[in-house]
Amino acid sequence: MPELPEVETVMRGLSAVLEGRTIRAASVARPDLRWPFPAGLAERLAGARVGGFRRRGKYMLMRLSGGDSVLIHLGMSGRMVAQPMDAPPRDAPVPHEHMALETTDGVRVGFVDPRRFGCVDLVPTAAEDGHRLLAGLGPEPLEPGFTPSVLAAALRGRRTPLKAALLDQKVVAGLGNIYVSEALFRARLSPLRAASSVTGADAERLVPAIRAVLAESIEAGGSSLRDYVHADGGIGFFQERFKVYDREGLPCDECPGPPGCPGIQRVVQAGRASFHCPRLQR
DNA sequence: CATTAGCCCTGAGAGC
DNA sequence: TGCTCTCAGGGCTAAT
Repeated sequence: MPELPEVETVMRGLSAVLEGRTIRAASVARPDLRWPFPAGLAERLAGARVGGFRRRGKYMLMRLSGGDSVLIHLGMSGRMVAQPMDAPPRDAPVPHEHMALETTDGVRVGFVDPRRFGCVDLVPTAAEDGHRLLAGLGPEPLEPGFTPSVLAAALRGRRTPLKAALLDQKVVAGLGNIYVSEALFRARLSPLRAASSVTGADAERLVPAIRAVLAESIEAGGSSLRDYVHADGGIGFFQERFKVYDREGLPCDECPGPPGCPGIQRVVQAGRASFHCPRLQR
């Protein structure tokens, strides 16, 4: 589900209610999600003070006093639900809530993930980037190290379609199916192109397009389609600004007319839907 | 090494 | 209304 802007937004929401607070208690409701929960997770959380948060690609890291960081991935359907503990009591357990913690100042945060594609792990804070799930990630698209030449180098020699290459977290960290389509539209590049053909001026357009679409989405609170909500239950609004994603057959609003846009096309690449304007994107 | 297919799950929506 | 089918924002692993 969540791509970089959604993870960033959730993380900011968690930071607001957890940073500097002390965890009074934690509970784990099942042994595993994608992988087993780390041994002693609830015990390691209990009593710890929450330091800062950090995002790496689609992963969140919550630093604890004591030297551990909690690594969280929301998978496709994961959400973090923060509520005051004096909220009206529920008459039934929250469905698919697999983990929860409570702070000493009365906030309860649950990790809810129906599809269970998410994961939670512990990693020493001093060695976060060495974790097996983070070690291979490509550059952060919103940081200065993500430059046209870095991107072109990552795409060099790859005969796979550009769309599939940008979904590869080793090329750039944090893009998913929505934002790849949207960034390619902004850069006027076809998702069908060979990745290796993106050099020079194409890469010079693609990097700022990726940056802009991610930054604008964060600004809008992310995109709320099926499952995604903020930690406080609020929703994002960037879906209202999609130019191509899930708009098959509709005209794009940037083709010059008349006659205007021939219609946004949906194609399946590597098992995932891609959306593009065949006239503007080459 | 690069690339693809299969798979892990549940739920929402479409079509009948 | 209720059934069945398809698809969904991800990413690992095994096979090619």
